[in-house]
Amino acid sequence: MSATDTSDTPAAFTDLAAARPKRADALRNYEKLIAAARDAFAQDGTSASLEEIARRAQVGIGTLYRHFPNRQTLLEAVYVDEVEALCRSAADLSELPPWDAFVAWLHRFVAYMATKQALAQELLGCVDRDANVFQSCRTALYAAGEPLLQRAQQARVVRTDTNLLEVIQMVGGIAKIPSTEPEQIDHILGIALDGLRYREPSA
Amino acid sequence: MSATDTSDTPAAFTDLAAARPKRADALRNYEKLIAAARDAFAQDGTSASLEEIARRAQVGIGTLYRHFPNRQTLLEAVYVDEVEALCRSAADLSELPPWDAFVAWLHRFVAYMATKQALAQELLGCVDRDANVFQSCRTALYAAGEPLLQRAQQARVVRTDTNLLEVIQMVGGIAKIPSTEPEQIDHILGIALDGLRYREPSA
DNA sequence: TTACTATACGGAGGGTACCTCCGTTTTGTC
DNA sequence: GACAAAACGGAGGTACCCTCCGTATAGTAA
Repeated sequence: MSATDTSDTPAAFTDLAAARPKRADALRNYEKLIAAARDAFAQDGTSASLEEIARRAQVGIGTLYRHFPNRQTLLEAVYVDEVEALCRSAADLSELPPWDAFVAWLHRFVAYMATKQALAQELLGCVDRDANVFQSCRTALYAAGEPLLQRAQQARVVRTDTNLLEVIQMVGGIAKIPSTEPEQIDHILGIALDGLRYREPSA
Repeated sequence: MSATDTSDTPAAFTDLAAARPKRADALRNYEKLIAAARDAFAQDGTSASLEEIARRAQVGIGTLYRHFPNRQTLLEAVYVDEVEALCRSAADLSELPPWDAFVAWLHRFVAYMATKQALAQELLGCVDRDANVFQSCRTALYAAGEPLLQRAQQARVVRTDTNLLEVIQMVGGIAKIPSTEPEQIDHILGIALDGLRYREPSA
């Protein structure tokens, strides 16, 4: 839509980046706010104080609200880039066998989310309702996951009585488990993913 | 410990009920607060305003804080009974085959939790840390689940490279999925539970 | 009944956060 | 240098959290 065409970037990824402010001071504050917010969210989770963020960014609270009318918007601005990068990384996996590729991507996804509980709570807190919050992240998620799932289903290694929404919901639920040990999360994910393996229709 | 012995109630279940106030007015307010809190949590989730709860109960805010020094305590007081009842209901299932019994209990658990997101967030938000919050609920959960899991593992229908903590964490994660359709949650749970089925060690 | 005390009540008050509104400042342009 | 559009910043109203302490009440013993 705007002139941000990096030609190799699919349409789904450009939606948000275009919304940055144009005036020099505005852009400066915008960046400072995002940096401060990233720190604050990492430290205090989703409910970090917005006034505290404005303070850290050395910016008036009014400025924060002008750039980001609500907490979700700010959270989204902080994380879109990372999430989209994560999704794009699915491309690496095309050379693995279908099952391995699909599962590897999901493990990667969970490992990342586990380090950002703040993000996980919000991004996965509204997987399909609230249409336009984290919209671009969800779009990217689907764009990345759908081919992997389809390939695995066509290869008859993933059961066919399910779909990407369900898988993402399941995996998202696991990502949100507040566990001390990353290996434990991985183990749990492994179990759940075993449930996705293809089974003969009979039973 | 105290005189609350209902003889057929296992020790794990009595810990909390004993902590009720003794004076008539105190008891009255205690009950009013719990009733008000149940409504409020159901309506607004975990973060319902405590002042609002006190207001609904027609009780001073100080009274609320005397009875329940923090939100967790109140939440716990509201839900222990229900959770413990749910756990006790595991007894019904002893006549089913091992797999069916185990799975039925977990489905019951998820179905209940799905109706009380507020509870789910908190009870499952600290499955093993924060030792004494929701302690009695966790104890009950383990007491109910352990026999079912062991039976299923001994019957070789559930894989043996896992334990109850993992299962509860996995199932808890699924319970917290904010889904519109209960059937969908059930379906997802079914997939994850398939991952628990016993597999030959080879592969 | 009355008097007494342990127990419980209630809300004022200090602190923080949310968000809006609007007078002031800055930027970019002509 | 002047001017308008864009952006800034923080005061201020509301709500919530939690503590503290003067007041009221229930239970008990005389």
